[in-house]
Amino acid sequence: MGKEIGITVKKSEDFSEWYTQLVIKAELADYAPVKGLIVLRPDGYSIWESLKSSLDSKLVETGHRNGFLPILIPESLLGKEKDHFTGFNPEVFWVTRSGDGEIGDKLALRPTSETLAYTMYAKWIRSWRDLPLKINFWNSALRAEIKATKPFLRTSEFLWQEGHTAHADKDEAEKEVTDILEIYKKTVEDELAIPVITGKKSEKEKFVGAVYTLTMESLMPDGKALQMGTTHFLGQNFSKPFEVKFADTNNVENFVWQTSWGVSWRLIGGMIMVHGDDKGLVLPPRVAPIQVVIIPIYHSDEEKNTTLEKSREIKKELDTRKLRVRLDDRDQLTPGFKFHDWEMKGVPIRIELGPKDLERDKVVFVRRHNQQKQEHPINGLVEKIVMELDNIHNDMFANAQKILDERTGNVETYDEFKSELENGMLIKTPICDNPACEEKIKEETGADIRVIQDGCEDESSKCVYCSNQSKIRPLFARGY
RNA sequence: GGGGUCGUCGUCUAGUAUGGCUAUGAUGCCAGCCUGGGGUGCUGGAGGUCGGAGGUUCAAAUCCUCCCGAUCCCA
Repeated sequence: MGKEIGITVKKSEDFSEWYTQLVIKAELADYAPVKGLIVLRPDGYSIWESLKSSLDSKLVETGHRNGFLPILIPESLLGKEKDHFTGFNPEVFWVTRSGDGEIGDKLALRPTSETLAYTMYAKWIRSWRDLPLKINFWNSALRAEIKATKPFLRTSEFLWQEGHTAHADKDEAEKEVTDILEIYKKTVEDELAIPVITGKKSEKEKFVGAVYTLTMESLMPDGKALQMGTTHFLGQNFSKPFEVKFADTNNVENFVWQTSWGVSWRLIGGMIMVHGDDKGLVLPPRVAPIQVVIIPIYHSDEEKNTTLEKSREIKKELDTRKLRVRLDDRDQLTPGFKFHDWEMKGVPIRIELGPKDLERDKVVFVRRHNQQKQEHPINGLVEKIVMELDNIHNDMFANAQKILDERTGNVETYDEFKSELENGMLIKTPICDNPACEEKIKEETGADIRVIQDGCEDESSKCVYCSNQSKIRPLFARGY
């Protein structure tokens, strides 16, 4: 009895089902009535807000400002950059009617806002003095997912931010995409405790319309790689069709150099997969909606009074330290029930406080991520908690890093490649510069080039597929 | 892109091959008591257009068609 309340499958046995149950049962999100759409519940939204505020302050510090774009884009605009349009067209939702009337130039629900943003940028930019223009937009994007939807990872509408910048020279724009990628990496590592591998996307996998795309990838426990964020160097591919021009210091007219970049709530999906366990969510302390839960334990009315009183005292102290604390004084539930409940929700630290502890001026202190349980004196408890929240974060990151390192390896032959892929490995392997090899590997194994790391040039090996001289040694994996 | 599986109070589920009484049970929920250091026990109560729309039939959760949603496998 009671077993059905929790997650009914093990993470190691049915990963996909485990993930879905966790999202629903930990109350992060729920399915909306339309296919592929989810509703964010307060705990899920709270995590998003934490991420948002952390990233936003970093972007503001580096000279970006926030704006807001409308959600509808006329077809005539979306089609202005040809590759871009062809790439996105299959997954665009179209608005074709208003009331009873047909709309002539039908309207796309933005799959991404380059075309709209740059139409505006063409109006706003006149001279080199208007550059660089660095605007970030927190909004949602819509891409029709016909099959294989998954909360946070693949949904038809998702929350994200999209940054769009315009620069007077190429180098500055290229610096922007590396700088932003570094900010993304830092955010993911510092807030979500997830290690990532950064580098460039292959020609085949780059953003449609970009000159090149930089990416950060992380490893999920099922051996698949998750793209956590991308930055795109657009060159002048958009500034030309959209005529985003400026007069330089010599009063010569030039097209601007542009970048765009984004991270989405997919990061939350990654966080769930990387850290969660059979008991439920395990939240990295900095984004946890509740960081500390206090559970008072009592039998008699008198014990109830004394433990609750002490609990409130501790909560008050933690509150003044700006920690997010919940005192679980729900009277109709037993302590055991509450333990399971908060474990499901992933609260990093649990404090148990009962009569036996009070006698000795102690509490029971439990860490969610490793289930470690210990006693701790009430004296100095607040300092201990503040310190432990950081320790827990570091510990979670180190664990994830260790797994990433252990499961990244080199292979030289196609047979090894296939077997290591089945073992859930991220694989570094040499490949030539013929795009057909990447294509064939994808067809035959489902794996593709996730990221081409800096310094991975390798001209002294044989291409894993065709055995000709290799060019690079990129990282292969199956992806989400 | 191709091929499966599934949908019954909030949740899990019986009933569906062979159509037939008021749709089964548990859990959760509400009220009251009892309890409380790892998913408490008792008593009473509320909760359902059987995913939706058509069709067949004296009669549909059950059979047929279409649609919606979830999910798995293979390019």
